[in-house]
Amino acid sequence: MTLAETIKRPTLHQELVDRIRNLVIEDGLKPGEKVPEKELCEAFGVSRTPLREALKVLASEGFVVLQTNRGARVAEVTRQELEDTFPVIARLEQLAGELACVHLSDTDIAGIEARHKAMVSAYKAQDRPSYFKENQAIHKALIGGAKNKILEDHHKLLAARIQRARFMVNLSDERWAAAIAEHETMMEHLQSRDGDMLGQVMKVHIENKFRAFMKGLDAQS
Amino acid sequence: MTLAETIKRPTLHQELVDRIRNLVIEDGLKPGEKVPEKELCEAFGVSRTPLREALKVLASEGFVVLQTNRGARVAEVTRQELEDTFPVIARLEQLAGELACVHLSDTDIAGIEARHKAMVSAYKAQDRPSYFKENQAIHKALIGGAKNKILEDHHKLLAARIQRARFMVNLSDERWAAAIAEHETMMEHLQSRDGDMLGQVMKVHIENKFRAFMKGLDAQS
DNA sequence: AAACATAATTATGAATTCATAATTATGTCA
DNA sequence: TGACATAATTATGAATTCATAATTATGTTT
Repeated sequence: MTLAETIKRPTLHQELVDRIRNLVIEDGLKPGEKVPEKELCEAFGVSRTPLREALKVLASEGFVVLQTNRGARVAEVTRQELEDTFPVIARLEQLAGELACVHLSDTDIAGIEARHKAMVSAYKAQDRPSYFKENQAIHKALIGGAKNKILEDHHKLLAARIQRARFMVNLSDERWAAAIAEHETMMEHLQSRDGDMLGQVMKVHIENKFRAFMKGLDAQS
Repeated sequence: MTLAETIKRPTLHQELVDRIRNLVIEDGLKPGEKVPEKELCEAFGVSRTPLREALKVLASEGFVVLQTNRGARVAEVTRQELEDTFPVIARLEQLAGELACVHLSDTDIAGIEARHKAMVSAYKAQDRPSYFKENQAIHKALIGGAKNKILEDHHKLLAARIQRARFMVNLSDERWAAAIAEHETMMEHLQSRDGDMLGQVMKVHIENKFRAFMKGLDAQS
């Protein structure tokens, strides 16, 4: 795990939830690893009480698993969890696409279009980090564009949980090209504000991503 | 096997999360009301530490709202939350319907059919409590039949959150009749294991329920 | 050495304590 | 009396303490 300097926010546990969740997502704490309560207390300069409160929350979010009298461990990203999660995310994105076409302003759409162009540039330059960044920004903008807090919250939680698996397998050239093509059609439907079609393409987009991911996983083992 | 009736949960906070969540759902603690930390500690015979841990978890689940230095309040069921939640539940049920047709055994389906008959009987007898009970059991069986833990968890959480609003408006005779009709078609598609159709009907079923609910809400104010 | 018993140490769940923010009660003066 | 200041009380967030479960270290016997 990496270090972090002391903090100041509304309440300690709220800050700790975010910080430790990020540690898990960013792989600072690895799946299966024991969460070092004592070390984290020292690293963040807090007592066990708020830290343990944070761990309870993270457990309910699925990032951590509590074992009675045995502390907390970082939750594993199982194959089953991935298989269960992708279809749910796909449906949430479908709904988001439909709603985004209703709620986004022309300016918002122009902004997403700009992001899309940047993403295509990153693809042409074979710049994976920039591609991921723009890609995430686009999906986030579309989810946010749905103006549905429940949808957004649940999507964010699920996306964060499976994001930990992003390094388990890497993006193939074929999948990358296909993803770009799918995004092109998404942009077309967004421009014409065809919610049903945008939703449909976003759903399939995630399903394809899922299939490619699982294929990559199987290829490894 | 044993009928584990005295499942003493390993840790106090886990037990408290369920107990207090139930208090909120069953309206023992009303929306907007301050959560009486002291009283609950005495009532459950625990100290503040596990109880406050439980409140943090319930806050992340959306059942309570924490106010810094001002304790916890039971979250209100706002109109916006209902408007955001129903569409998400509808999509989750749609997916559940599709998956249930794949994963449920003939025996499982026969069991649901029995529940359905009991529900229809309750309708004919105008027995609302029995109707609600059977109705919930059917939906729960279909969600569970999807064999997707992520789907099940998120659906359960959302359903619990809006269930608190069930007494805000009551089931009209027209909506009740329509719901029964929708369930009839659901059963037909389940019997023929037509997942796409079952999913479609379940989605529309929830959307109709939503519309009726909102109409009832507006009629009151 | 290896296997096992047992003692020392550490980690964990939960109660208690403590400092301070928020709230309520009391007193003062117009 | 009523508005306002201030003191007493209570509630809250967080640190600390405490009892015990789990783990590690040590010793004994073969």
